[in-house]
Amino acid sequence: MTQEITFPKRFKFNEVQKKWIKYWKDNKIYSFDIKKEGKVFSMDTPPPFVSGTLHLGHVLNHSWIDFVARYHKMRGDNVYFPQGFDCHGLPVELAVQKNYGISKNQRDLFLSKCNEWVEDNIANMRKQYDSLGYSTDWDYTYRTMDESYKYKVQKSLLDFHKKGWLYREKFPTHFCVNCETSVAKAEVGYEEEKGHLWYIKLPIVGSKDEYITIATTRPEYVEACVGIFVHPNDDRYYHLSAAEVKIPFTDRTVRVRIDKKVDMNFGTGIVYCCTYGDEMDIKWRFEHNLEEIQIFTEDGHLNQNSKYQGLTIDEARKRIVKDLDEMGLLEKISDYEHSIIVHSERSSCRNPIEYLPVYQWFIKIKDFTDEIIGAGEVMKWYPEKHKQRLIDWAEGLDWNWVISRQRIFGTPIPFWYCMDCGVIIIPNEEDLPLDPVKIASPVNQCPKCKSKNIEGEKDVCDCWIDSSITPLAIAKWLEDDDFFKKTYTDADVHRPQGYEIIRTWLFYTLFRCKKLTGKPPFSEIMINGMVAGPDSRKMSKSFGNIVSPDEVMPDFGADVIRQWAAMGTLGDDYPFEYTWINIHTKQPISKEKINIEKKKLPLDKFNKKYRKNYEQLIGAQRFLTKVWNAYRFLKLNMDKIKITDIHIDEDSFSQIDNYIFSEFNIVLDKITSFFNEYNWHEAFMVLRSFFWNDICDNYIEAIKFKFYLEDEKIRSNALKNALHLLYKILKIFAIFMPFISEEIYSIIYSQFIDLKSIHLDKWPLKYEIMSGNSAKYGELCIKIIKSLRTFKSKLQIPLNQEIEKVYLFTNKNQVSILKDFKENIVNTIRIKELIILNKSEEEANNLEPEKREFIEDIDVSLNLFS
RNA sequence: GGGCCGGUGGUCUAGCUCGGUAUGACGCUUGCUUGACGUGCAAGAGGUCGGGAGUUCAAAUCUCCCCCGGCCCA
Repeated sequence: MTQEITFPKRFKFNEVQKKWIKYWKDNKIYSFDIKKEGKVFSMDTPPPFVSGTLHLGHVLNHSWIDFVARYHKMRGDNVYFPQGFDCHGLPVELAVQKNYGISKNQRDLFLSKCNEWVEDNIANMRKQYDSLGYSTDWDYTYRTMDESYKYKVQKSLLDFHKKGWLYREKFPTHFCVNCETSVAKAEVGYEEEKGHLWYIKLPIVGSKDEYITIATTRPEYVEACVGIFVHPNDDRYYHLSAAEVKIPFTDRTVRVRIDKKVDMNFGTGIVYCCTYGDEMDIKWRFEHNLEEIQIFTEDGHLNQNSKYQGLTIDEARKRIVKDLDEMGLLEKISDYEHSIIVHSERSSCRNPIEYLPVYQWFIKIKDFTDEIIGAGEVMKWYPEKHKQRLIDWAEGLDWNWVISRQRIFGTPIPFWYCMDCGVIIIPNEEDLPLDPVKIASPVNQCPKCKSKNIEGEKDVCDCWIDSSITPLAIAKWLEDDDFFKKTYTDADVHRPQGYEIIRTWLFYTLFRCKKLTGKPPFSEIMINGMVAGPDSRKMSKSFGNIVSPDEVMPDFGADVIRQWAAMGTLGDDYPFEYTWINIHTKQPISKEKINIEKKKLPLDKFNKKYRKNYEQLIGAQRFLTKVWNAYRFLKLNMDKIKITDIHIDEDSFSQIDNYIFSEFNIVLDKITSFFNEYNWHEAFMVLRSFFWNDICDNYIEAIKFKFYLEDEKIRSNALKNALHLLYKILKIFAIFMPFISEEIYSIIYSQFIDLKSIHLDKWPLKYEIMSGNSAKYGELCIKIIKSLRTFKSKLQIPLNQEIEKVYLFTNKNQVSILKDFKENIVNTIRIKELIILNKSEEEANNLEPEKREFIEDIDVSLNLFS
């Protein structure tokens, strides 16, 4: 107790952060102990894709996740909070190709470089998490590329195959002919394109010079035409039903059919159905049992079924249009703006998507949508409104889930198949995880047709196959039954995520975990919105409104950024606000001006002249300073007033103590109920204003004079009571601002409390019921002090300047009470003489004060003479 | 093109279920140098509740149409 701990004047967050990150790690402050008391609260957090850096969206999402973890820990739950990483994906392959110049043909080398690249990125991202104050236990981290993770993924596929939910089939699939891979629905997007509408005349069989005219945006598909459709109510074409037309460049004819799905207003109202122009073509092909004529290759050329074999799709289009024109079969071309489907997600490809029938692996999911919705219904949704997204998606699902990807860095699909009869050959369970490209099949001939032509599957899994078992992976499924039971089966499992992956990550996880374990995985879900730029548009490179956490973290620190996160609203988008200012004049600059200057000036000159101003962060920073100074004030007094503990004694409570403690009780109730609903915004607002306005501006101001009194007992009681209250507050701060809270704890409180860290302490308790009257009188006193302070300010009297005389008139009842507060008021406001009188005497005194005010709600009249 | 969510002072946000001219904070402006903090204290300005129409004595709140942003579907 001899060592003097100093309280620096400024909170130096950079040093402090570094210190505590190391301390927390060395002392295992955030380590999970399965044997600890309390119900297990598991958190299945989103594994970020290993891009190498976290963006502000992650910061928002994971700050909230950390709030949840810290709150539940404080409430007494045994919180299991691991954080994993999603490793597989095309971007990794592209990065390795680009950065190391290694081709996919050098398979082993390529894969090991992918691993290396991912490792590097994870290392960096872990640092970013740490510097955010993220309280995960890194001993339980996972990466989807780990052998143990792959084992679980492959075992789950084996289970699905046994149940008959996994199959291999040729099927039209979203296919990127540029990347030469099939892609999930979630990986494609639509882009507006200014294209054309070609009106093609198709000769009617059996009648000379008679044609029907179809309109299409894809003339190059003409050879693959397998049907012509008109709407049943379209009187214009009533006579055409069942007519046959000739398909140019082929010797085939095709029948005209009717279908209600035809849009009569599109083009001529007659459309052709090709293999496969769009999703409608696929539907029609199966509904009307049409032929399948595939004319494209997987690398985007025309194949042997076409007269134009060898040309690219673009080249073929030009030639076909030209040839049709020469044959007199092109009626007209019109401009047409439409949306085309492109490879837009998780890739920078942005090339048009085709539908190609290729062998793919599928998981039956359409049969289980009711079960998935059921698993969604048992969850408590925060906020409720996003539940509909899951239901809409599940109910509208058209196809089964294509799980194969024609890539190499991914979890191998652990099967072989017979090249002759297509039979699937399954691995021995004990051989998992395995790569069927490298390992021979367990049988050397096909069990059905005896063929020896067996091949291992080259395709790897879609990344959602990996990530849709995260709740099982973290719970050590198939690995540790006891752990699994405690952290999954019997646990409350919390799922935090953004709304944009409800239809993917959540949807697939509900499905897979329910089918694999029989239990819906989650008891609740907390949903965050997207982080937008200052223009309230999504942060995106193409809008030029991106802010990286690395831009702001070094200047503001984690506790400030986390306050920004806390101010977001549950389930709604949230902007990261900033304005541009001129560094020299400090004047705001319009976005338009900035855009012009950016183009005009070289980057270094631009950076010297302009910078971003982060208003939201400045406010947060001020609060942090306020917190720092408030505790610093207490510490400065601790250096003068000897205290050996912070136990409180109800007899020592002043009326003002009673008042502020009862206010605390009310505030704590509010904050608790906001926290229970993950309403960070409101919880933080209540906490912030209580601390700043009630505690700092009123309470501390009203008691500080006691710290300078002679009476040791009064001095130490006043200090102890204040320290006690501010510790309760500090624990709540610890959830939002873990660094400053730990720093303050170490300087002030660790000497009284036997815990290695404030983050091991429990949620504060309310103060025991106090005399209602006492609190009421405390409030009365605070109100008077507040008014007098305002008086001084209005009269432009410096706060430390003494006032000559104040007359206070009030009702008889309050006169005697207020006399007890005389010392309190006189010392806080600095009044030479305070005269408290019954209000009946006011007129008799006939005062002419400099300032007079009647405060109605407490029936007090103040008369001030300076 | 369709569905869902959102649009409240410069910024974030409460209120919307169950109609009565708007909550809190940040920021801003002004005054005051501090017995912790000027990164402070006190006061103040600032809103046609996205636009329009309707229902009603009365609409941020209910109905319809439109615009903008986001996510999703086609």
